[in-house]
Amino acid sequence: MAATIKAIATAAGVSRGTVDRVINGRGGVSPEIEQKIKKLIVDMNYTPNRAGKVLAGLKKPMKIGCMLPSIDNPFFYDVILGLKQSERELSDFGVSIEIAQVKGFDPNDHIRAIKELIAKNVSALCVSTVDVPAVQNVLNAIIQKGIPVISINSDLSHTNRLCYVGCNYAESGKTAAGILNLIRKEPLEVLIITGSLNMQGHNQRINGFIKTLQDKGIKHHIAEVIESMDDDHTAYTRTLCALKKYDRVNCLYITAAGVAGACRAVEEQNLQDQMTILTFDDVPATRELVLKNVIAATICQEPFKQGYESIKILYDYFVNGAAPKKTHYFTDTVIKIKENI
Amino acid sequence: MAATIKAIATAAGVSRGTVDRVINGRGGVSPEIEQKIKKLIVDMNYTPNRAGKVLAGLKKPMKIGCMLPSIDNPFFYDVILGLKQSERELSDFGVSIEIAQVKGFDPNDHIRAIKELIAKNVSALCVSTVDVPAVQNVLNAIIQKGIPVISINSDLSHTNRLCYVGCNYAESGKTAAGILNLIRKEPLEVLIITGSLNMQGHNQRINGFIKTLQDKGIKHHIAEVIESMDDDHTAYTRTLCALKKYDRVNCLYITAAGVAGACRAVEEQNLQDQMTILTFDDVPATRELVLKNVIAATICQEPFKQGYESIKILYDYFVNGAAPKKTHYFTDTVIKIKENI
DNA sequence: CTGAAAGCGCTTACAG
DNA sequence: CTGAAAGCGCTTACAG
Repeated sequence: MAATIKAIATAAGVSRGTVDRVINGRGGVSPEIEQKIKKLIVDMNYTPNRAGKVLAGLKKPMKIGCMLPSIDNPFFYDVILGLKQSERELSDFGVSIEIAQVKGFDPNDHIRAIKELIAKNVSALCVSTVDVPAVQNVLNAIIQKGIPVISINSDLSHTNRLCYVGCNYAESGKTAAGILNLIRKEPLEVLIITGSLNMQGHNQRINGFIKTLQDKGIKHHIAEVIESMDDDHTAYTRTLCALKKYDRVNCLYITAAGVAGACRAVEEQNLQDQMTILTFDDVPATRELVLKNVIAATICQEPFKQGYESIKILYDYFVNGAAPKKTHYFTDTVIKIKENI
Repeated sequence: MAATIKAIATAAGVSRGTVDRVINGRGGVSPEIEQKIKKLIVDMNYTPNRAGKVLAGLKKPMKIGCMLPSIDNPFFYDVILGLKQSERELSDFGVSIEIAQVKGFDPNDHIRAIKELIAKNVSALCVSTVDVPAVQNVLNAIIQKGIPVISINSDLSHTNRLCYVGCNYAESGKTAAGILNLIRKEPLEVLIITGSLNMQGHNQRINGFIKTLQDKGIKHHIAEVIESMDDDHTAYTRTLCALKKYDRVNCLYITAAGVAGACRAVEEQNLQDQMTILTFDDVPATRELVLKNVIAATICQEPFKQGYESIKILYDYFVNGAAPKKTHYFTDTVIKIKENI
């Protein structure tokens, strides 16, 4: 067991309160005593005991606000399970979470939800939002007031967010290409169905995919890149149209939501046997299509862990006051096929 | 925040000590008072606060003994990192671990190492050992004395081990077949290189693999099953011999260690381009061969998590006294290819 | 059979 | 600028 505040106080010939002031930089200690204590902290190799901090901290509980565009978006279901699991594990330590769920990606809706969380007196924030100036400004103002913010699943630029927890989109795109390389039936004629060309993550998946195909010298041609707007119906109609237009397509690369819609178009055209379909994430509709052998593989990103770790990081920051070691906490790129899904 | 012992004591009109006796079944409480307190515990929805328990528990630290056949076996490197990460996170809660490393699978060596840990006064055990009666008996005697035991990476039969934490071997074998199905160049002529036909886990990987190939109706033939004894040199000579004998082999399925040796034989015969090689785990030698495109995919099992979770489970048991919810904690079956390794 | 007290390590008013 | 005391929730001797 390491040294305690009491041991340091005894060694310095002062009270525990004074040692506490120095350790936590609360000020109001004479320079000589401060130096003496600081030296002892180093010499005696003091590290604050978390169990002690936790118990004392029970007097001022911590509420963490989470804002997710999760309404009608099953991807976030596992993220929320992760958030709640963390909450359960930390509830005895005075932690609770408040989840604000939003539908879609309208910046104004997101800002409103974030402000509501702040009004509920949260002491930290964990958000998955859109990376636009209006949102950035709101968050920076909040951070300025001393409320730490983490970006989850989708990162934010131009903000002082503590860190990002989420998918490594470029790697996930590369991995899709790697799987395709193993399966390969050259020449590849690829139809790319992305969520939105305005989404950073989706674009990184496309770029990582294409770059890897090129690097590997795989003969391929991109028929077209179409947008599903993360919507099944749009995905269906646009995929159907594209399949008719490009009759040599033998691979569907679907970077985002709309999977069920796109696959329905393939099945209606009875093309599933000659088509290699790669998708992302493991939502129920996707899982079903993997089990049906329609989708060859789906690349996942540990959504549960994203929720789980975000809360742990914010709690650690709250207790220790130390910023997390990394700015990017990438979850693993996980390949799921029928047998291990 | 939930009810506390103090609140219950006040409500019952008794001291906190008495409530504590009832909660922890220490006995020596009059039946009427016991009933009254038990009712209040339910009514007031009392759950012990872990932070309080932890602080009080600091007076009697917990030492967890770990026995691993890890000498010269790089697979266990990540398991040990996981054990140590758990130790670090719990060190402020009075937890320390003691790792006994053994070379090989001689039951007597394992028993000796386990007894040494017991002699060092550990209060719980986490072992990866061989499933034979001599070892089972030693462990059962230890469990009888009140020291909980967890099996890690390799399960134990006929023991009252708390639970198993490790690979789902059958699923990992199935997954290998699933990957092969995607890559498939029928007809498959498969050479299986296993560690030892005496190892449960290795056999499950073979059975899961073959059964899945059959279920999927994939044309295949198993040339032979050879044993590497988890040794590179043995793997090399035996693979070389088999490759010469069966010149139509186009797939190597390596269930255990000896990967580098087997691959050396393939490369020496200059067969790597026409051979699909599937392996397990992500040790440095394997990783290098994946990056070199010699191995198509390696199926991993979250070794870090195995170490990490084992300690957490034992600690929870120590603090709460409640047995873990499951008897089998399977880590995920993780497919790694060049792009996501 | 039951209670009062001290303690785990840290923090927080409060008094001086 | 500094100290003494009380408290977070639980456990552990000890006294009766």
